[in-house]
Amino acid sequence: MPKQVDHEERRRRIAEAVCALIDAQGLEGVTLRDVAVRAEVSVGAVQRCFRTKEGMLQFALGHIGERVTERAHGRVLGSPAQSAASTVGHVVGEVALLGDERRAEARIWLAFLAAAAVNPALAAGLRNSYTGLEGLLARLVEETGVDAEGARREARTLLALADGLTGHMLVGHRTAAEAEELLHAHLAGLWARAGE
Amino acid sequence: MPKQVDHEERRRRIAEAVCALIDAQGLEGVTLRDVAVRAEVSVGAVQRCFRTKEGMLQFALGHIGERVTERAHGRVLGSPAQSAASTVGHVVGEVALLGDERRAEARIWLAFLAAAAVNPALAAGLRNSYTGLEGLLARLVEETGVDAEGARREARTLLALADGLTGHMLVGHRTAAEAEELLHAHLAGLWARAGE
DNA sequence: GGGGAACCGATACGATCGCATCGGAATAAC
DNA sequence: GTTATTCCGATGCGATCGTATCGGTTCCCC
Repeated sequence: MPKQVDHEERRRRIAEAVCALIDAQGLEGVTLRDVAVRAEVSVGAVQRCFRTKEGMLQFALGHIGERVTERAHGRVLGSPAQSAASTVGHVVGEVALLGDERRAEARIWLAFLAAAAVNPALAAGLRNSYTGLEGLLARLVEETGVDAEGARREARTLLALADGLTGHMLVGHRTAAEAEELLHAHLAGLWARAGE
Repeated sequence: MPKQVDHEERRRRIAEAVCALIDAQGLEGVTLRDVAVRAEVSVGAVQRCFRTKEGMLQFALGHIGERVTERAHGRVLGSPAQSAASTVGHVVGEVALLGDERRAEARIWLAFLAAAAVNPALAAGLRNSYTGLEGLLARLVEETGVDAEGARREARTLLALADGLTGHMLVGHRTAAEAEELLHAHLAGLWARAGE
């Protein structure tokens, strides 16, 4: 047996580099050479970890998807004492990727979304994350007393609204504060209707 | 005076070719050579119309933005007899670009949206369209009896929701029918609240 | 401690990109 | 018919892309 290397660790490190580059220059600005420099490895090492660039991008998408999804779940476990309604607000706020510290992820997410429109493999990866988030949201909304059908519908609406606001914020048509306020107002209307 | 050419007409024809290519392969799949072939002109002609590729893309964005915006306005003028609420539904349905015949435009729009996240010039073009659509929606919502503040908020929410649903449909996480139903349900809730 | 497999880094290659250049075709004024 | 000007289409150029290749290094196993 020869030299051994933690492949998974390296793949994650490369995925981080990919994401950083997407944030800075968009998806088409990602080149193997730049990725190698950013990840502080050689091009050859990148090629060993991922047979093709396509595979690398798919892995990076899964990586960022996991991060967002796990953080959303963390919001639930991290605040078990709060009301279900308030938890929904926190989770949606997390998914919307507003706020400066999430701006990079927002750009990455949007870049993958657009690429997925013409790339079935990326679309599948994205659907995976969406399905998880939607299920989580639906369960939480249902806990507030909404019937299952209505909860599913509201979860879908919330997910789309959050995504749309993210995009509008990224192009500067909406500030993060405005987006957050719209999200909050939508939820307030929802709880008002559910309470009656 | 030498040979004369209708530059505007040619620019539009080229913009159409750009859009067709974005629909098929995404924004990064657009090359000057392919555009020239698709528009049935030479590369030199494309270069004469647009000094740089960047300028060409900006024009194409304006072109598609105009088309969507004009169609949305057309929905208002085309149905003056209907209730304001129903008009809002039609306009939002138009903006969401659901339906097979709008799928290409949806992909183009999303591609420009993602590119705009790292390209200020494209972002400005996109904001231009968004502002127009948002203003139109706000006026229509206000006509249903909602106060100005609430109408503006609802217009912003609707625009974001429509955009988000478009993206989810494009990656196959939502069908066009589901998206339409969610949009319809959201509006139904809005009118119910406004009516009380 | 010698051998062989796994890994690395550098380089080469073919393709393709945006853009610049340039000779000639086309046309209106004289 | 000549001339001047505008446009076209082809070609060239330099850069950069993803990927393949290959000698050298490293390290586990026996």
